Amino acid sequence: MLLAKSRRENPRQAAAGILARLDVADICEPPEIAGAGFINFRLRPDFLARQFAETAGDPRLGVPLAARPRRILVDFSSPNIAKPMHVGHIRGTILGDALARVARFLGHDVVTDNHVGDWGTQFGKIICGLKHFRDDAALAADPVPELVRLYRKVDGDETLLQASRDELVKLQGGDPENREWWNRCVEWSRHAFEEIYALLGVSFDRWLGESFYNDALRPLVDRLLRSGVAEISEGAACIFFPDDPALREAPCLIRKSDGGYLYATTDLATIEYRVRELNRDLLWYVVGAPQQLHFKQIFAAAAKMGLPAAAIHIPFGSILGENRKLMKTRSGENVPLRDLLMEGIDRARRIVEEKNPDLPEREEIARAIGIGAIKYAELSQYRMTDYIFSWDKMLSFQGNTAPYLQNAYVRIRSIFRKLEAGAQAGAGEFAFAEPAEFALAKKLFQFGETVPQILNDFRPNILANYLYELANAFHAFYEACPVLKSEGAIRRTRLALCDATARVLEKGLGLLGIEVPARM
RNA sequence: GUCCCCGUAGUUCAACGGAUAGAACGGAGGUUUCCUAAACCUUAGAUGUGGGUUCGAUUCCCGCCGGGGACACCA
Repeated sequence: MLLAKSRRENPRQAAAGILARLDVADICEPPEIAGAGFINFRLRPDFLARQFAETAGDPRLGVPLAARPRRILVDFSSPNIAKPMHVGHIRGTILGDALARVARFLGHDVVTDNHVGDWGTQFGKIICGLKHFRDDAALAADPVPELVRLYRKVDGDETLLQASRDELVKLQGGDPENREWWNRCVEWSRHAFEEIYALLGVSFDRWLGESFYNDALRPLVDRLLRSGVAEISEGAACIFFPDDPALREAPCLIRKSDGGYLYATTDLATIEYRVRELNRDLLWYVVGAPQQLHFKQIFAAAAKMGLPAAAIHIPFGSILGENRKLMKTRSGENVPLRDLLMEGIDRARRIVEEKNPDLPEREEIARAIGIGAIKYAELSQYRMTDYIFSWDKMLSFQGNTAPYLQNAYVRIRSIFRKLEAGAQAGAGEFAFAEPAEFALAKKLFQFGETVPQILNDFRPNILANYLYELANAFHAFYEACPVLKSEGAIRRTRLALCDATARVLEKGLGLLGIEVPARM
């Protein structure tokens, strides 16, 4: 029909023209034209069996490599030092990790970078607090909450404003004592972050925080002023975009009138480093939707600087609480991410213990299920949608949830455990007969076309929905087609379907950053 | 005021411009001497509103209504 449109033909006539020149007799039954100009192909069972044998033997499970591999940098997560990670970080962290995994699998050269917020005016207050009010026992036990307490104490006390400013100036000037306090803050926070990333199974190739670019800011601004990319306006160094209607009245400020540098300055230095030093030609910023204007500005600025790379902001919506407001604790604080993850694991553990009390490795299973449920709830829907966080929904273990998919995998593993060692089905032709077998095989073929689609618009939910349909097709097959009790080519076919399903589920969930337990 | 995002069953979410708008939860009904019933099967129920483009619009364009967000010296 697309062809008919471009040629201004009647869609049904175009379809007839295609069929007249098409020879697919060895693949399917004679095609039929239906509706407005659709062509229906009915695959022949022998073709399906041949095709399945090929796909089932493919280590990539039918997923093609990218025709044009890129050198991609994925910027995601980026929490702030001296603050606990909270629910606000979970979407970006999970989404960025999944997109990086998918890009790698498709053959792109991927570098992940955690651009932590380790520099800024808040350190004046924190250092001031550390010098005068610190509780060493609390710092030793759990430093980040103590840093938060100190920041709040100083922040709420107007008599300490000047002292905080002085500490900040000393830090920026390289004062050794303040520098040492700052270093410790970074270390403390990094440990707290690593604990959470370990729970989530997320890792980064680089941790180049904002402070990494400090020395680059002044030369960068000077250079941009000299080259005319930037100009002074009302005392501040700005980049203007007169040719861009969206940015005509939104210049990008890169130096304040007091000489200080800004968020945008660091980000520009970061882009330059990523392109020139890390040799990236495509930058992905997985950052919340509210920052869309900011990225539009710095990308336009980078273009004016002539940096040879494409940069894409991949925005996402918010997580809301049951009251449809931004998710907070009862006292109005951000929900610490660690608490959230531990609660997910606890809930999963209780359910596993109730359902299946004799399992070994219960801790690992609880982690795979609890964390998997949280990740799947995020990744199974469109990233721009604001969504309501609900334990009961994501851990109900019914319907379109991670445990449902994991359960399909577990059932397959169970079959293979029961298959005695010498009793493998052996090589030979496959034989398809039951509708449930056809349906499952056809679903398996679709994996190869589904995975690359994710990157069209950065939508892991396409893969999540596919995996759900695959698990659904498997469960139906499992009900209708006994595997171990069948014989000969039938048994061989069913075992191969099980094996291929397990591998696609494991790979597909793995691309989403979700683990599959062997039992549950 | 300008710009961006979102409006789909009671609820939470899907649908490169394609066929009868898919699921899940919740509702109603059914399935287990059989590989994990965390499952399967059946069933009722929805595109905010008005135009336009198209053979065809949830999707693209314009207006309106409703919700959220961003808009020079914070990050």
